[in-house]
Amino acid sequence: MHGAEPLTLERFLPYRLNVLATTVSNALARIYAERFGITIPQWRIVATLGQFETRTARDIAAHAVMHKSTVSRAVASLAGRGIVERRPNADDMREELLALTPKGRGIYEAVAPEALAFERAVFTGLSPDERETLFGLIDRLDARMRSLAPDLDPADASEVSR
Amino acid sequence: MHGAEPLTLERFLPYRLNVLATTVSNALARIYAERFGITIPQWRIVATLGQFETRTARDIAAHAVMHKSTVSRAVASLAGRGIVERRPNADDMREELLALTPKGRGIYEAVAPEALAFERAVFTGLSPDERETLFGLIDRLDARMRSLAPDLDPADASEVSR
DNA sequence: AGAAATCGGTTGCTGGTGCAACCATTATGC
DNA sequence: GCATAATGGTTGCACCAGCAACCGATTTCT
Repeated sequence: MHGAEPLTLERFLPYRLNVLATTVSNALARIYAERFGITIPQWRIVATLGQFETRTARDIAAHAVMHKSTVSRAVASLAGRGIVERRPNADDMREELLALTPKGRGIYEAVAPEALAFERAVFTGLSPDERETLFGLIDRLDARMRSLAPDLDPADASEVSR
Repeated sequence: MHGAEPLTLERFLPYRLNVLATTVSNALARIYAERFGITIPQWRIVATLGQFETRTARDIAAHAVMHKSTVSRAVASLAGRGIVERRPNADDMREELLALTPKGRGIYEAVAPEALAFERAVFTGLSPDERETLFGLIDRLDARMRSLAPDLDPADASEVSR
């Protein structure tokens, strides 16, 4: 370590990651919004319930890595629009079981292929090997971040970490 | 294309990218905020001016990929705190030339090593080759996004795209 | 030269998001 | 068994970001 490397933004991982993630997100959010009137948090909930049938809000927050208040509001909106159904759990009245309504499932089945098509479009130019490599690197960086700063993982919507 | 692949969130690039970028950003933002009292947009401006001496707000927006209103407010704050200096450009009175004050440069020189140290910490476990591969993939995906959805690049703070 | 379009930058407004406080319910400790 | 803590979820609040309207300065078109 002598003259300290210059730190150019273009070679700075957090910055590059953010720009790319934002651009991808915005492009995708446009599809959700224009075609289906749902936001990204709402989409994450629909996707999770599409995949798992029935989950609680807490499960969804953990799985889709969102703050519990974000989930709460997104669920409220989806429930109000008849996309998600809330059922009480007789065994534990604190929590609610969430599931897609038929209408919700319809949306999921319409959005999912579009989302995947979008992903394929983004991946054009990358070989299958390169895609695997990319996911592998993301996995490892993700794991690294969880060990570096475990407390700020939005997934654990608990106050324990505070 | 038959049964349509399942679409699991964990294998969905936009989602994975966003989670990783958010975690990395938050961890880094904590350093900026706690140690130096600056936000991410403010940091991007300081970093850009640290790298280039003198730029206009428009240049910074393009280079650091931020909306012009974000830049405007961040610059206002930095100028108010004596970190950035604004000088009129006699050749074009619309724009202002921005530069770090000595105090600003001091902050840059204190933050930059910390930011780089953080990056190194995140990269622990990745070989230099893998880092290169990662940046290469990000570059290509970035380029791909610009051609897929050129209008939503926050960099071109112009209204042309509207 | 004059009208109209463009450009750099600022600002009011709105929507979204995280935090923290809170509510009701369930688990724990003595 | 009862007080206390913890948990799932909701909500008020404050902050931040983007959009769009706007302002003054400059360029373009005729």
